[in-house]
Amino acid sequence: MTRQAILDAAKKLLWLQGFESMSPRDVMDESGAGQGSLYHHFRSKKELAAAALDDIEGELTEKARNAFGSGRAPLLRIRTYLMQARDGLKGCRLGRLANERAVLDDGELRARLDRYFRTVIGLLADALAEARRDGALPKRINVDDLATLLLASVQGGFVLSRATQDAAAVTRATRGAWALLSGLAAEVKK
Amino acid sequence: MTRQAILDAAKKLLWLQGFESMSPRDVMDESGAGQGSLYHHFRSKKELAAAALDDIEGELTEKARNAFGSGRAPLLRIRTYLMQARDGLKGCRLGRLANERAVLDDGELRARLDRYFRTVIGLLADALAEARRDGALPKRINVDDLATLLLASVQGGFVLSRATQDAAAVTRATRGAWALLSGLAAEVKK
DNA sequence: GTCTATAGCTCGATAGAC
DNA sequence: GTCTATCGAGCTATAGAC
Repeated sequence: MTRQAILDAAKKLLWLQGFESMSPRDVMDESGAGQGSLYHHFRSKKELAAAALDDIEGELTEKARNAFGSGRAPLLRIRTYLMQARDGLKGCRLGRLANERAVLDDGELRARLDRYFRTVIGLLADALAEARRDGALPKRINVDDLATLLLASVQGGFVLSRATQDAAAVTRATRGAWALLSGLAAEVKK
Repeated sequence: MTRQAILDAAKKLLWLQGFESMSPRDVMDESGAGQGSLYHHFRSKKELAAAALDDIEGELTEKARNAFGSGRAPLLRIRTYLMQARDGLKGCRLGRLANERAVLDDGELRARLDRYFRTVIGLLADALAEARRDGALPKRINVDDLATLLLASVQGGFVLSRATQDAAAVTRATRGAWALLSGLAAEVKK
């Protein structure tokens, strides 16, 4: 289906180039579809991007839920999420858009990023709260602060990987986050 | 001086809009200078941006060095850096450019981000190594991983603040990072 | 549904007078 | 050093035939 080819091209280009840099021309070249098809299936570049971001948000949310979905101990679920393989040079498909004016200034587009990040922070916060309740983490921890930090380690790691063109930076960041968190868990065990 | 007004306008717009969204027209409007002046003082938009980024890199580097410059214990220097006041909605003046294709694909422009981030990671790594040597942190810590994580907490916090339009997210992230790090330090003291 | 042609605009940059 | 006029290209989008 032509519509799907256009959507797939947009998803790819949003990752590679971002929203502002992605022109309808680029989408046509990437998908093989003509201009008539593009504007037949989507009213505007923004509407195309919104549809693509819906897909991307769904895929990333599902991936995150899978990492947290296993029935094991909450800290191990967090570990699984943090240690997922990531291509630092490509960046997060949603996080990389968080600094584009055209995305932030448009409530429709920003809503996709907003929802995804709040979902992941929620998953992290629930697991942290469960670990604390089970006695695997000290009672004094601030769940919201730690959940935000853990997601920030991923997103910030991507920023550093891209800025320094060092694919391993994101892995160092998440490994550092896990080292600190598991250090806190070990403290309780004693 | 007109040149300085143009430079100041560019620095402001790079922060507000980023490089790709900042047009020569915008710089003219913001600075009050005419097109003739702009292209008299700077050969191109890219050269203007490079000069502006030099300034910004210098200012941010100095600010970071100041946070680490006090003569106190290394962990307290890290705390000072992490707990600096930050406007989450505005983002990091350099980090916010790390996802722009036009910046990443140009070695000249990316070099400014690269140098700044490596400098801050170096400051963090030195302080962490000193703390470990002094017995304030366990011997087993990986200095590079932790230094990367701490900077990622700032950069990732900015991403989350902007994506969710929640100015406090960056503060939660850095507070979470400090909570984990100081937890590790407390462990050694026992 | 898809094509080609074209609109109206802004982009980054240059020319040449003053 | 600064001005105004203008360039060629690419942008997002629409028109209208097939």
